[in-house]
Amino acid sequence: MAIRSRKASNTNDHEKPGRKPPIGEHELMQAAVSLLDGNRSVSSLSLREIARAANIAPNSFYRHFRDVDELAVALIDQAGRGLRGMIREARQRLEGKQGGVRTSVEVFMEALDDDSRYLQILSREMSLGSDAFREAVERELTYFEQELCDELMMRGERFGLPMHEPALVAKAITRLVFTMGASADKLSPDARKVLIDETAIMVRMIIRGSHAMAGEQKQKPKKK
Amino acid sequence: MAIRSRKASNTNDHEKPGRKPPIGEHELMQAAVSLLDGNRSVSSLSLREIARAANIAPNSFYRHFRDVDELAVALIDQAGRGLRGMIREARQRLEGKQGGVRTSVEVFMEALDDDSRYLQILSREMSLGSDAFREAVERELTYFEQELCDELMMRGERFGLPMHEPALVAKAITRLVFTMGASADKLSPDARKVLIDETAIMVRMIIRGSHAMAGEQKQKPKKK
DNA sequence: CATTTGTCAATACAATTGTATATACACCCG
DNA sequence: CGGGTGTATATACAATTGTATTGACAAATG
Repeated sequence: MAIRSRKASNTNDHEKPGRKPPIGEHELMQAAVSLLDGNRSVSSLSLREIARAANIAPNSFYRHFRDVDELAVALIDQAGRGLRGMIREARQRLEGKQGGVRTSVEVFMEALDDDSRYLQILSREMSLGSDAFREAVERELTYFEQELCDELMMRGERFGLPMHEPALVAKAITRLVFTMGASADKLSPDARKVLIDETAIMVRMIIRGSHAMAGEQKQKPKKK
Repeated sequence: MAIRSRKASNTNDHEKPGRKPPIGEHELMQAAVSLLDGNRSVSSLSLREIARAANIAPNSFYRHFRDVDELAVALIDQAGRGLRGMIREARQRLEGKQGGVRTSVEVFMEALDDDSRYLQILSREMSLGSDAFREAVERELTYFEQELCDELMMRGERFGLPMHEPALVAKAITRLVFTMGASADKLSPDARKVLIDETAIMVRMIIRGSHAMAGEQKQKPKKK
């Protein structure tokens, strides 16, 4: 939790040597995001570096976050929220279309293609940083799995295609898409396209497999 | 000063301010590995830190590697080789057993369970560090995919079960297993077991899906 | 008005970083 | 023996780090 700022509106823009208008946590987070272009991870950013990018004194950082880690967690939350929002939106837009399993894939892929920065942040810090850090990522991933699982079950029910362990299907798809997507942003646009197609095929394989296993399980209940 | 044989003088343990026996790159890499317990990534290690862990002077580091990044690449290569070796060994041991798709899963999982440190290194640096860095990881992952693809095709041929896009199947399985395995080492042993079972189911889904899609494709060639 | 409070900057400090330079051995070759 | 060559160390230095202290200024509050 950050210390609340954002008080009155300060229209004074004069760049006098003295004061600067207050800065919110949002600007700080944006500054941090602007830093992690390319290869860097959020936890590799230094407090002074972020402060520099945000044009504030190093110590002013503490007015908003206690740590860089705290900022990172906030950033992860924001990335997760943003990504989920984009996916929901894409899903609504594609709702009219039919296409069975294909829709889910396209939804994911479109969000992936749209703003890979969010996805990058999440997937980069999956296995990195402090504990609170990875817990935040895990939390966001779980949200994704939840929503995806709901949709998968809904579709399965509607089309009469039962799934084997839909929760696992959602988990597998989520992890796979995140992993694939993480390696997408430094690719050329056409290579990206290829990777997206590949990922779509993979996702379809998983879904087809779960259907097949569900059918088989119904025919002959496993010996254990 | 009397001339002393280097072998004979090697047992001199006196902590005189003088000399220390030479150190190989292997020891340095081991020291680096010992540092990245828990959350740290290889690229977050400092040269001095590694030197400290290896009991050498900071500058001696340069005798063996030009960078920390260079050490990291060497470490990635070693991890990949070690992991592939373990998998080959496990595969040989399981060759007699039958079990269709299950064998591949078990082989992967056994190697995962055996020494997750290697896997940790590889999966942690997938989307991190310098370019040469990630290229090294990518290279090792490709090796895995290659071997897995070969085995998958062999099995498919032997059992008369054709696969849809075996290369993609191998890629999906590899990425998925690495991702899942990366989040396994900080779990309790029983939670680990659960995760391994889950991963096995996921892998089976992929394989079943690829079989299903191959069969479907044969029946009715896609409309596009 | 005076006072408090919240947000910033400036300075400073100890720690740690990567690396440059110089030096002390141990060895190999002549 | 004497002189490279290679590997280690010690010292040093400039940069950069996180943070403590202090104070300036604006807005809110009395």
